[in-house]
Amino acid sequence: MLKITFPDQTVKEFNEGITSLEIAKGISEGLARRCLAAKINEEVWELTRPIHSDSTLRLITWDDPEGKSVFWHSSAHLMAEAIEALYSGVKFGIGPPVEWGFYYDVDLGEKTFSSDDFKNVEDKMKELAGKNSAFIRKPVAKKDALEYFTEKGDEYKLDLINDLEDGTITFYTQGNFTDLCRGPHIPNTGFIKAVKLLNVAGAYWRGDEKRKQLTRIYGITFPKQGELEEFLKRLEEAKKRDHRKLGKELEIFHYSEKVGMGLPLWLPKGVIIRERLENFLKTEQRKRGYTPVMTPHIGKKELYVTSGHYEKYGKESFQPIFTPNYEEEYLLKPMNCPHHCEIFKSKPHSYRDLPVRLSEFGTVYRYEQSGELNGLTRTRGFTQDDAHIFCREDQVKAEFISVIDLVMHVFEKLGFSDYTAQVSLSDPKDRSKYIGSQELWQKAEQGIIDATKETGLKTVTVYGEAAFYGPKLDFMVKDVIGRNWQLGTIQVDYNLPNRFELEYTGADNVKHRPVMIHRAPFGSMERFIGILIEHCSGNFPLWLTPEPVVILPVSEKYIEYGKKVALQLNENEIPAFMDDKDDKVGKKIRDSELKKIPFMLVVGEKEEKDGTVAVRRHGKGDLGVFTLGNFVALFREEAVL
RNA sequence: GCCGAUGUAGCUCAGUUGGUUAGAGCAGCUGAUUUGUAAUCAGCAGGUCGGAGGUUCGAAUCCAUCCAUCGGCUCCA
Repeated sequence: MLKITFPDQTVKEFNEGITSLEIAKGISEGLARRCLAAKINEEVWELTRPIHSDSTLRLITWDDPEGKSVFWHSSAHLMAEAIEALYSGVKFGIGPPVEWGFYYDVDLGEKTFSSDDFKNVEDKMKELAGKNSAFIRKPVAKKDALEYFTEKGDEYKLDLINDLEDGTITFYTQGNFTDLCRGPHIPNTGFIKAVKLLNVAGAYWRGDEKRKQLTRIYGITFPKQGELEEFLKRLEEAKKRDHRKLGKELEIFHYSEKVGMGLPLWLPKGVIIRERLENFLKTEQRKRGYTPVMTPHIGKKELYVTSGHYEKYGKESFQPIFTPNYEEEYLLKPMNCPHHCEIFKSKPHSYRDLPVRLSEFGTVYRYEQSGELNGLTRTRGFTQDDAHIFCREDQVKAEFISVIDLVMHVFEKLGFSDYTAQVSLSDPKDRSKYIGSQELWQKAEQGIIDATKETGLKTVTVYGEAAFYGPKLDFMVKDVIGRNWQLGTIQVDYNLPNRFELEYTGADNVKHRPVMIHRAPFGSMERFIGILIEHCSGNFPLWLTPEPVVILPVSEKYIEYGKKVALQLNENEIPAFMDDKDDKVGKKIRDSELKKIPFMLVVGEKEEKDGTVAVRRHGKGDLGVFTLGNFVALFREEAVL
């Protein structure tokens, strides 16, 4: 007999070798039908795997994230089975579940796979799913595993098996398809009722640019057709919020092939948003002891040779600009920090001066790979809300706390609550790639960890993700199609102070090297605004909205009164303009709604007579008649930061 | 940069197996209308069909190439 502990802590006894499926059936048939897997001692197992020791058990259904993972992982196998059945000589790489669905990397030989082939594969998958083939787990010896895939001629699986330890290898078979797999899987393919392939892409084997590129096929499946439809509907909705679409519609930015790819042109309304964000941050930074500086867009090549950026990125970047004096070379600045280091060096510093916090909205240029460019989220010219803090080692933690506080404040004011804060630390196994003494790193990493604790920031810690020059803390936010982007960033740097030989005089009258902290709450104005557009679907917080109020005269006769209203609002620092086109109000309202203008003020005979406005709110409709004073109050109440 | 897809008017799209002067709606302009909470009517104008080539009697349509965009991969100081 063995003891099984359930999530509610009740313990029951079962015969040795019982499966989770049998236990589920014992509870209820309905539950057993919904179960996809079971969590045995915190490890996900398939339902049919016999249990041989005392264990905790949690049954997993579609409603659990683990359930979806198992479901989609099994779906990847189903897709592989379908592809193998349709196209001969296919070799398989890896086929994991992802956040929404799954993919499989396949080598189709000469065949090119495109979205035209989706239907074929989908139909085959549905056909095979209908066979209700069980997923059968089978442990195999490494020797046998190698033999199987040698015979099949699949070098990718052999590559994978070679990295595995004998005794840990399992195969899974469903129908005619056998795959190397850790598992677990759903009981049988019949659970998969709805199938949709999403896209194809090239993907290098093992993510290595030098190896062969395989075809990555993305798909998603559901246990019910209705859920697939809901998913596709949500995808459609998300596309409507895409900042590239809204950026065009709301006239925020524009790209011109003539100007160059990745070089956004900011339109008047975009500039209003951007300037307001800049002013907001400038005010916050003034409160927190930052000193604004300004530096030019180019700098001598030697500057970046000193900083080390030229050596690391020179070849893949914009090439130098030459002057009439042949030997002089200048580079478009890829970073602001070298310039700021020179500002720090412009005068001697005492330990009493520190920290020195130099801030600049600095525009930088980086030659990003063409395939990486994306709307405002990845550009070749962008403006960082940059600052560099030069401080003593003992000040690192306090400065970190202050910066975290600033970033959190900024995010909160802009309604970003759904972000991930990622602490990137050094790889404890390989210290060779990092610059700076281990002692310094330890202090800095501990400082970051303590700082996040003290500020109550919830973080994810990743080892080995630190920059070569120091550990960092990044704030990541997802875009509308689920891609993660780094917005705010805080990075400790031991490299540049050395390279630029920065120093200050300590209390001991000896020269010391300061520590440098790079930080940018928005990250880049371009990317931040891009994500912000998606986040609010183009309905910006009122204080950021370029055109918050439009006055809509019912006819030409009331244009004069409309002008008066606009003037009075402007005097109250409320930007308002009038739609004086020769259209009916219905049309003007429609236009204004599509432009997502928050407040529409309809003025006609009644309003002119009473000195009022009829207020309509975007997305909400008619709010009724307001005196001008009341409207100003209503507006101000919402527009406060 | 790599793999796949896409590119027709300012925007959203149509254009049959290659066949005369390439279509529509919205936006724009002109005129009529003077309008009360999501599209008033009419007229006009707008395109070397992403670029430069090739095949053909004939190309938006077929081919190769380049550019840009989209989805990934790789990269991201």
